[in-house]
Amino acid sequence: MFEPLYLYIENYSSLTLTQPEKELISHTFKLKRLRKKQYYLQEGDISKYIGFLIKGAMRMYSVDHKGHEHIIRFGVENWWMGDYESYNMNTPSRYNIDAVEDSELLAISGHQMQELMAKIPAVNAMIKLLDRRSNIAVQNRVHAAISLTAEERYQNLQETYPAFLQRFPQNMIASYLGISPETLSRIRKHSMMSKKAI
Amino acid sequence: MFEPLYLYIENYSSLTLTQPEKELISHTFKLKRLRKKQYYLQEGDISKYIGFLIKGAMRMYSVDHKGHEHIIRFGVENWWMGDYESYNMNTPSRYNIDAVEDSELLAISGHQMQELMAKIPAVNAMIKLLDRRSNIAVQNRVHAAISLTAEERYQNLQETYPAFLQRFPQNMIASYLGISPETLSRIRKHSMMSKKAI
DNA sequence: GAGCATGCTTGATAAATGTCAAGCTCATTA
DNA sequence: TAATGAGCTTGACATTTATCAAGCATGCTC
Repeated sequence: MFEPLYLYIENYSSLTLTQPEKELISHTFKLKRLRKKQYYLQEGDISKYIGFLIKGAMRMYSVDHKGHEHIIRFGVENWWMGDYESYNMNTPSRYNIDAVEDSELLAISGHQMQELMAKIPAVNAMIKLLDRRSNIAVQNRVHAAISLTAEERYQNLQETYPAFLQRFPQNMIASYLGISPETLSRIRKHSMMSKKAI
Repeated sequence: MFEPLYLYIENYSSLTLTQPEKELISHTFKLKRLRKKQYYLQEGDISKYIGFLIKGAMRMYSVDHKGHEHIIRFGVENWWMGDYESYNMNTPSRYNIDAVEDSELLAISGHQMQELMAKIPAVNAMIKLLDRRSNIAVQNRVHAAISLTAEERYQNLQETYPAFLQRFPQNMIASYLGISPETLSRIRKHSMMSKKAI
């Protein structure tokens, strides 16, 4: 059950975990199972735990005053889920996180994570690199959001995270791109027609 | 000249710098002066240095196929400037960075930064926290970009970084928000009129 | 198998935003 | 001082995207 996490840490840190380190990890993280549509975090709660997804698919989103959902982040196997802002600042979250498929994640509190980082160099290095990579990824999303048209953003997503398109329903993809489901439907129709033309 | 940087590191790390540490820092960072409109980085270059702004104002932006500029990030005193993606991955940058006012920054290479982080705990802690904060800030920007209207994004900027509105010309603010200068002008007119009405 | 919910598509129309062109103000410079 | 250019505003119009409403599959539940 913890194998994917060990591998992930070793990959991201370029270090090897010792047996005692693995045991410490397996005793610290707790397995959490979620049914499809079940909440992992609700708006207003504090994100005390952050989770490493070992199975399933999840999303983090806000709900605006009109009741529309806006997806900030998707997660599938080997991704971390949680509201970093709430988790790090100990503030109530503006977001909801729920399971899009039946999911399993390994959860750890902020306090426990600090301990693991202090005790296990590989975990420390992994988090450092993760923060860095995440920064880059989010910045690229900002770039896409402010400089590309809806159609270009869709193509960009196709190139960057093709797996999402298979995994999440179209209305969620639209929400992730910041457009309405109708517009996404029309964009797809349009781009299929231009492919045929070639 | 290095005082602001020492203070910044001490603040972000909650640690105090020793005299030898300060000397190491002052011998590692190099002062770089930029005239208004001068480039710090041009598209296609690799961002070898990252700079801590001690004076002035700068921006990082991309230019699209129509020649339009899209501002990804602003920087003023006590902000870091550089393309993190290019800096960390050693890849050519898609962005330009230039000075909006005459500016001075303290520059350091990625390699030198690794060394400082290894030798000075405060620098290590500072970078860790900076990466974390930056993640949160960029994620909030994604949230704004996909879920708010142009007018709401402007109000959000007013609340989050009011200093930017004083410091950067309106057409750059528009570019940062992902809207045309004309639209921003109309939004401002509109929100001034509703203020008067109150 | 009937009924029902969910997700996707399509059309008609409305609202938001972009584009183009012109004019105005202000600071800078020749 | 005149001239220039940069930045901001405004109007007319075009384009993009959202909204609302309807219909159609598909799969699930009783």
